[in-house]
Amino acid sequence: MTVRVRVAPSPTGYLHVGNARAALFNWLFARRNDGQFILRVDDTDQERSTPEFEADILESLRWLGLDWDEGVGVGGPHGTYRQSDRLDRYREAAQALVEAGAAYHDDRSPEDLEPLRQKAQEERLHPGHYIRRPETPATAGAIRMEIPQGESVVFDDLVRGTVSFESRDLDDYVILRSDGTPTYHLASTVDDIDYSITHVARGEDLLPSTPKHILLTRALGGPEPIYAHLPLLFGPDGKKLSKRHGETALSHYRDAGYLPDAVFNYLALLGWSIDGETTIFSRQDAIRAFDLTDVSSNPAVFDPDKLAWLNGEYVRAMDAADFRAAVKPHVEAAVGRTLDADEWGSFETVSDLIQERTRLLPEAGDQVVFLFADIIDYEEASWDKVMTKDGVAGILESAQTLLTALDNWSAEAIETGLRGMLEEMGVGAGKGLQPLRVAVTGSSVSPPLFESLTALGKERTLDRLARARARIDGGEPLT
RNA sequence: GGUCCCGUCGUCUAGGGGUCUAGGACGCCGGCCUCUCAAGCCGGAAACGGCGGUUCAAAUCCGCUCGGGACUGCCA
Repeated sequence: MTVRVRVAPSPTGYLHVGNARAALFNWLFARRNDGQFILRVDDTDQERSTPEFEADILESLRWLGLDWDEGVGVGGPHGTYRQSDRLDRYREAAQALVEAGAAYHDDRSPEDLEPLRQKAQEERLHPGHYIRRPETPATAGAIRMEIPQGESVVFDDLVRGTVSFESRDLDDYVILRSDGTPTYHLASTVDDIDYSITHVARGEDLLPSTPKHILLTRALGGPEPIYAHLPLLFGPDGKKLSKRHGETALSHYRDAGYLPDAVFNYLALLGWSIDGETTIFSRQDAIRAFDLTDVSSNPAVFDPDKLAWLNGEYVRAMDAADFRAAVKPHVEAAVGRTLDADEWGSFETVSDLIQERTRLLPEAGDQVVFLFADIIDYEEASWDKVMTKDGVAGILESAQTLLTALDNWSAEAIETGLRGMLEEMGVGAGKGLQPLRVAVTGSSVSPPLFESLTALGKERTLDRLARARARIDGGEPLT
């Protein structure tokens, strides 16, 4: 039997990193087993579903590289990937269950049922204990599944092993709302049957719903899929990962300059490991090694620091031309305008040095703004605190003289000249180059100095040295 | 409250009775390299929640306990 799995997000929010990881595991499982990975949009909650969220979800999945199999879900046997297009099918299924005696109409409202829940709570029973089929059956209203009593629902979960529930702990749950729309339980179960889903791998939050789905599947006469309940993702405080913990939308990471391969790699590491030793691996390596039974059963904490580190590893491994192309919009964003070919050329002379120093693409922009900013704010600049004002002034003056006379504006020539100059002055390079760095880049932290000067050009370098000297002669404090 | 799930360094994990004085990775600390910052290299601190049991032997199996989490909707 062909393996067929699905990812079934609800367009009631952006694609969450937790959902993205669940999708990723499903995708890996499908690819590993030469199966099919299908996309289904669970939009039965018409109130909260929006086209914008749906678009975000699709784009995010594509960006991550989780290509779904067209012709199976999308435009497949049932013509659509949206549950909202199949409402008739769910109604029909619910009606059939009523006729078969497995479900019943219930015209009591949620408020009507509240006292029953209260009573159950007080008697230390599960809250839905008294919500059962009424003596006198209704003919309209919502439709509830009737839970058969005295039954154990047992299943072998691929990540958790044998899990069992007692039917007496399940309440008669709504499958069709009084407005005729299906609830998640019904729509999802009907679709899993209709689309011949073989494995359902989803978040652990749905583990308590699984016996309901199994009972529904049996009542509907469908084959039971194999379940795998994936561990949840938590924030640093141990609570379910949410907006409070920073960005949870996958699209945020795309916009913030993360590389899809790095995010893929990181997400795969949350609850799974390729061999216990290897941290960085390709999609192909992951596919070759993946199995749902190897997924850990305990929850994972999302660690932005490790993601950033991993992203840096991928950035450094990028082809130089790819890096330049990827980083351009971020450099322009940092500079605040588009750069012409000439200006971009000066970035390219230091591109390799920047690539080594970049974890997140936008950082590259921050590192090179000094190349394009017209004014260096010396007020903000941090001068080398170890050096006296006179020392700084002397170095700037000597450097200005030296560089003015320098015809060969190459990093090598600049380096030879400046090092020789400092040696004559009896100043170590470690100390002596800092005033120049600050004067020219406006910061005590910058890409390597000689290459930076090359990229800046002779004219602008000398201009900045002159400005910096003017600042010092003006008697301003140096710190 | 009820049901279910989970418990190895701060975090992600390896481990599945002896090869564990518990391995790898991020982060952290120290050092080297060095024009700053990175990167790289070397080194370090850091964990089997607790208690019982089974066994010659337990991080690994069992029980209890403690802790955490999810669910408990005419949300998904």
